[in-house]
Amino acid sequence: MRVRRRVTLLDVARAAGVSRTTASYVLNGRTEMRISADAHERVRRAADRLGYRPNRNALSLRTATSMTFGMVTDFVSSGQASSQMISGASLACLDSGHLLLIGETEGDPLVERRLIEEMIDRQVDGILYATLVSSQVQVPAPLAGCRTVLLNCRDRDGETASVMPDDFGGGRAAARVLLDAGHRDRVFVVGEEITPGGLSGAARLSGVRTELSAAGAEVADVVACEWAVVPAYESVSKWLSTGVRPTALVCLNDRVAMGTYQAIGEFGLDVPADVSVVSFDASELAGWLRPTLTSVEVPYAHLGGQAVHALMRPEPLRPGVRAVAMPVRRGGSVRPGVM
Amino acid sequence: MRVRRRVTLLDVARAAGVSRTTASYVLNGRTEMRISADAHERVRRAADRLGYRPNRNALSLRTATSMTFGMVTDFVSSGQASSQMISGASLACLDSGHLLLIGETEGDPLVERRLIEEMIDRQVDGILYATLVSSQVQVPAPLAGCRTVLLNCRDRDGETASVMPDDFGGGRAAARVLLDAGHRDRVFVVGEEITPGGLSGAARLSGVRTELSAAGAEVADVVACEWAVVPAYESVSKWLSTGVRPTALVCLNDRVAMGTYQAIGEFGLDVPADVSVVSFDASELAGWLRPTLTSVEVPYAHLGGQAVHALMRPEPLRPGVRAVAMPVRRGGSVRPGVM
DNA sequence: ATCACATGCTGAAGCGAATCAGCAACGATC
DNA sequence: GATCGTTGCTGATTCGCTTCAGCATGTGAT
Repeated sequence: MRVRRRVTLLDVARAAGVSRTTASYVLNGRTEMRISADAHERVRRAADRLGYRPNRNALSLRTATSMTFGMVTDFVSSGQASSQMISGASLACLDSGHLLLIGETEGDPLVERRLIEEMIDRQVDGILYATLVSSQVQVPAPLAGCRTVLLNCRDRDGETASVMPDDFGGGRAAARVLLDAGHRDRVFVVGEEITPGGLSGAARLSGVRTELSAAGAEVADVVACEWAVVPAYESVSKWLSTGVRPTALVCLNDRVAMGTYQAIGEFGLDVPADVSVVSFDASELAGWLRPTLTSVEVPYAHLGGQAVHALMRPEPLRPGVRAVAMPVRRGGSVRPGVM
Repeated sequence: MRVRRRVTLLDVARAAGVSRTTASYVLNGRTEMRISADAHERVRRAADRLGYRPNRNALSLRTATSMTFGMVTDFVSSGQASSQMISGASLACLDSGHLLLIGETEGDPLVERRLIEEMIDRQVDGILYATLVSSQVQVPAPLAGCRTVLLNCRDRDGETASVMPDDFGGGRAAARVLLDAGHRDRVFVVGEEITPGGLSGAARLSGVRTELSAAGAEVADVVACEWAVVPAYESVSKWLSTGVRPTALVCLNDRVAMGTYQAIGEFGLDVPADVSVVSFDASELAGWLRPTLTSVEVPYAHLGGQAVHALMRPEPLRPGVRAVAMPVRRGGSVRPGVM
């Protein structure tokens, strides 16, 4: 069987007995051009019958717009963050007929450069530059002159539009949960980063401190550890073996909370009877643990969606960070409130 | 500042003092056209100096190829599978200068249809049709006539090229691990699906059975439960409370294994001293649990890469399933082998 | 001097669409 | 009956690129 050529506008025009121009006007709903109802009808029918679909690349050549956005990420496969951002971005594109080009750099600046150039070569209408962990970045040179939104990151001078989670607000929310449950003393924070990789840890901690001190309480101490299950388990075990007995713990993410659970369990302490635990991320993990975790969600999908919406708006992007609220997801890890 | 127009081939040609044709031949390395070394040099310099980059969409118009693949998935945000497939596909695209368009359907056939059409409108050179859970699918109508590779799924008649994990082989590998550790009796399987959503469960179970019977052993019984932590915990708890005492468990995925761990722990049994556990997925979870899980990996990234490579090859796609091996990832959940 | 051939380039067409400018045909107006 | 305005279209150009066909010029053979 011969490969059948795609149906073009000319085919439709011929089938309808009109010129390409007329067909174009009809199919684009350009009413200012006075086309008879009859011609209108004939073109529509022909397009339908032939299954006409416009060639977006040809269109892009004329209109200098491709209805396509690019998304560059350092890591997509690790964890939920990237994939949820992709998901949110992809879904936000859908309504408006945009599509999303994606590229994973694995943190390699050369790959990053190549991907961005390839995207610009395809005339993308804008680029999402995303990082797995919330961080401060140097906007890559090839992005200069390209409509760009930073996603889960920001640049040093705040010159580029950026969408980030409000970790500070999230920290305050976490502290509020504990305060509402009557916790005022022996509230500890677990997960201060040894080698800070991102911005979220410090912001969350700062939020917790702010909210507690506004209520006249304070963070009793901070336990440092990597944001991973095993290191958290080890750090908390060691720490508990010094005899400290917390009544409430703020774990700076869910993996830290999981390690903390394991350590707490081994010391015969019960969550939430002996220790309340609040965490961040509200990942699947939060639902798997027993009791389920009360965790402050990072709305990654929403971030992705917001970033795409920013790209889609006609006006110029306004510089600076747009902070997205982090809602508290209630689990069973905080003792019931004291009235 | 005026928006500066992109540099076109004509700009380069003018700067080099040659025709567009000559510039094109030089930049595309078309040696059969006899260009003097001098002109060659001038064009190269001009292109470099002006920072020329070809407009891929214009190019696609001429060559009917876009150096872009599409990837349609039902769910990208849930779990690691999709994101790893995306990652593998994206990376495989990189070397050859391809880029990946992605779209998430959320299982909606209408959205699926729209996404596929949008991709075809952008002249993609091929489409990856992926599903989160390994399953049998009906290839969507708009894909007819489009170079398509099914990813983590297959069609009923095997008429479409497909890349899938070798779950049967994985099942055999899991059983082999237990056999090598001397397990022959009281080997149970946990996670037979109540409402089978995918193909992998049955294939894994069948692999386990095959390998065991080849060694003269057999599966003592199968515990049914959903593939999620809490249901697995509940099912295994109930099951253990009937007094059964397994010596080895094959959990059909890591989340089932996690729930199983919780149940086992509550019954005072030790992994691996009392019970060996082997699982599937080799997700992050496998490393978080204590002891770490021995788990048969589903090489999602590799699947994605393979699928892209299939799309890239010049020859026609050959129908049928390409099964990708699932390697065993050793953890500490299986008792040391008995010689 | 003529022809053949290689060398080194260029002009123009065409890919599929949008869109500006123009142009017949027709009725109404003065 | 000449002018005007409206209606309903179409031709030609353009976007950036590839590529076929052709065309000067120089060189060696006859």
